[in-house]
Order: sequence, then structure tokens, then C-alpha cells
Amino acid sequence: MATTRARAREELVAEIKRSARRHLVRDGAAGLSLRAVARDLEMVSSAVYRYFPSREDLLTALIIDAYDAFGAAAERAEATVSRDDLMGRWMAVAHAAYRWSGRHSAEYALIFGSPVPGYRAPSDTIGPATRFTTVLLRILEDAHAAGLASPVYEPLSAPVLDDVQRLRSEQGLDIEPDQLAGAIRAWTGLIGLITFIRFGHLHKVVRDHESFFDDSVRRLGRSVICEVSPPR
Amino acid sequence: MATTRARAREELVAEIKRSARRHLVRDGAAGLSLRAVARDLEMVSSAVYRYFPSREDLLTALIIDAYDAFGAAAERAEATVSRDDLMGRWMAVAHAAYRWSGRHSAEYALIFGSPVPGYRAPSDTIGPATRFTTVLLRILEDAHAAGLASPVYEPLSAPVLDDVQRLRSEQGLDIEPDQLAGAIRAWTGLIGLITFIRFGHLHKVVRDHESFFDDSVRRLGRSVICEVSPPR
DNA sequence: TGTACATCAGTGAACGCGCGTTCACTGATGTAC
DNA sequence: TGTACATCAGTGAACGCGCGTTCACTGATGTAC
Repeated sequence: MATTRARAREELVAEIKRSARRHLVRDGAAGLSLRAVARDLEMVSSAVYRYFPSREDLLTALIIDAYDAFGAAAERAEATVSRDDLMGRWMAVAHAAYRWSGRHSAEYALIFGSPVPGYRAPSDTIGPATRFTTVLLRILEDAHAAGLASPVYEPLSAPVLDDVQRLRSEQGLDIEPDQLAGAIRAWTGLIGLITFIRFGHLHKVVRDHESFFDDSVRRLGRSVICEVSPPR
Repeated sequence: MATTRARAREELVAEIKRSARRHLVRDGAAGLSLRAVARDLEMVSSAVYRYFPSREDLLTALIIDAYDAFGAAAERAEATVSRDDLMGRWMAVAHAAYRWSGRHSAEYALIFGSPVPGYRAPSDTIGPATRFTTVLLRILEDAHAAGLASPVYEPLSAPVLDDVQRLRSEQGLDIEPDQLAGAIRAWTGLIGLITFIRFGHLHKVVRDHESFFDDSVRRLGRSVICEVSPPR
């Protein structure tokens, strides 16, 4: 049974992170301040140190939470689509990522924006970071199994093939190297596209960002997933 | 004739920016400090105000310079390739952008990284920002003129078509809407890819970043430019 | 070419603010017997 | 169930540091006649 103290602790940790996330929006990661958070919660600044040993640890916790929430949003969206609608699953995940990046712009910038100067992410962040890519990989594995992986128009260059084969055996993935390379390109393209749009580089170019996103992401998906079974 | 004073002023403006760029590397945009710059140049902090009326103005100058240098690097690289080697021109520009982003990581983050909290870019930054895209567009216009624009496999959705047509007439571009949309996707893909790699998201995935970049960017290029003339 | 005045560069002090982190302490909660 | 001790949460003061910006001032450079 959790003691009163343990429950109070959990709640306060959550409140600190909530407050920190709010400050992130206004001041960015570099401007996140323990003192500001303490003021928010009406505690004395040194009290925060009972919960996070340093500013950097708080930042790490926020990064982990952000990766986790980002991955969870993808999982939820993907779960609503029928298993064999592979393109539908890709589009659902992509749109979930796009929407999440809009609703949590500061947290998105925290994980996909400029590296925070002087901050080195500890290894704890790796696990949560893979939650999102795992969803993508599952779609691709299913496409591979269903024979719906896109045909290869262009062979990989030798160094890329090497890299991909190493990754494949390291992770024990049941996908052809060409397809795995395609998956990495699709993933890279998706995050790159979201980052580019959310950081404002399309502002004076395109008005309807969401439609442009949809169009681009569908093409990315098609480079990896066939929508109709190939003729036998 | 430039007076002694005017020349001294130009030099000091340049030195201040040089110093500021160095600080950018260590502390990021949010941490850029006029006082640190002043210490660097062994002047009193208030003296910097003779050259830049505020921290924000210095930041703006750095952003303008960064866009400008980025565009200039692209221009130089593109100029070394024969005019009718369209794919070669695309690859040259892409690799120049990639190399520049590595050699000037702080400045790259300044223009393509997370928005600086509380900073609103003035309209002076728009001009320099288009220098790079102008290079890309010229390649595409030449491809169009030479009949080497890639075939269209998939029509644009209505809202994207609208956006692109508006842009085409606004900018007076001599490119088909489908091709222009492709150009925007290629540009977005290029910067998205560079950002993704430079901000470290491929670290544990792929070892040979440059080869992966080359492979991805070549595919991006092929979606817009044919390498051989289509049969008549 | 020489002088009178205007402009500009740089100084030094100050204002008012913020920050991360440490430390000795008080009082409350939890645990072992 | 009750007591003794250990653990933990939160306080308040302090250390030592940083920041942007303003302002009255001195002395050098530029300009107009």
C-alpha cells in the first residue's frame, strides 16, 4: 500500500512537471527555471530539490514524458484503424504526430528541436524515444508479411546497405534491407516535415499546412507501402 | 569615401557578430548575452549599444547573416556544375547545405531550429531566407524548360493545388503546379532531413550519416527531376 | 588651412532583476520493536 | 496499541553569479564655414 507520503510525493512530482511544461511554452528549455516552478507551486525554491536533484534532471523527466506521450498518441491513433489497412495506419500515425506537435509545441521542440546547449540526454531517454518508431516498424512488418511492401526502384548504395543490415540484425527485424531503409526515410521525412512546418518555414509559402502535410505524407507512405495487392 | 570612423564602425560590427556567433555555439540563441560579447571585445557592456540597439537586434543580424551565408554556399556549389546536369546541380546544392549545417551548427540551429522564445523575426529576414530557395527553383525551372521534369504519378489534392497556383502567380514562376508542389516537397524534405540528422536523431540508427543523406536526397531529387530525356 | 560646433564612441556607475544550489534547521510522517 | 527513532518535506537565509538597459559624462572624430 502506498503511504500518504508516497502519494503526496507522486502528486507533487506531477505538479512540478505540469508547471515546468507551462514554463517551457513561454521560455523554452534554456529558460526553464526551478525558481519559477517553485513560485508557481508556492513553495520555496529549495523545496523543489526534494523532488528533482537538479534542473537537468527535471529537463530529462520532461523529455522522457514527451517521448512517451508522443508515442502513446501514435499508438492510440493507429489502434483505431483496421489491421489490414496499412496505408490507413500510416496516415493515422502521421496525423496523430502532426496534431500532437501542434497541441504540445513546446514539448515537441524539446525532443525534436535544437539541442539544448550544455545538456546531454542520459540513456534513460532512449527507451521512450523508440515507442513511436516501434509503431511505424510494426506497420512495415505487417506490410512485408502481407506482400504489400512497395517495389524497389533503386538499389541502396553499399554503405547504406551495410548500415541497414547491421540495424536489421541488431534489432532482429523481419524486413528486407530495402524496405527498412525505406522505413527510415519515411520516418525521417515525417518528422522532418512536421518540424519544418511547425517551426514556421512554410508560413509564407503555403496557406493550408494540414493539406500540404497530408499530401506529402501520403506520398511518403506510398514509397513504402502498396495500397493494392500486386498482381500474381 | 568612407571616413575612419565609418570603417572602424564596420569592423566593430563585424567583430561583435563574430564574437556573438562564437557564443551561440556554447550557449544557444536564448543564452546569447551582450555582456559576454562586450567582455570578449574588452569593452564595457554599454558600448555595444552604440552598434546594436538591443540584444534582439543583434540576434536579427545574426539570423540575416546566417540565411545569407547558407544561400551563398548553395550558390557557390551550384555554380561549379554544368548547367544541363540538373541532378548534379540538385545534389551539389543539397550537399553544400549539409556541409554548411555541419560547419555552422549554431547558425543552422538559429534559422532552422526551435523558434527562440519571445523573438519575432522582423520582415528583413525574408529576403535573405529566399536566397537558398531561389537556387532550387532555378534548377527546377531549367528542368521544366529542358523537358526533364519528372512525370506526375499522383494528382495534387484540391487545397494543395489552390495553394500552389496562388504561389505560382504571386511569384511569377514558369513551372507547372505539380512540379512546383514537388519542388516544395523536395525543399522541405531536404531541410527536414538535414535538421533530423544534425539534431542527432539518427545517432543510434545509422552510422554513416553522409551516405544515408546522399541516398535520401538523390531519391528526393528523382521525384522532381528526370535524369534522362523521356523518349519522344 | 583654421576654427567652431556637432556628432559619435566608449566609460563607469547604477537600477532592478533573475538564476542554481547548499545548508542548518523544524516539524511532520513512517517504521520497528 | 504505544513508544523511540529514523526518514523525509519544507523553510529561510545565504553564496556567488549572471543579465539587459539607461544615463550623464569625457574625449575623439567629422563637418561647415
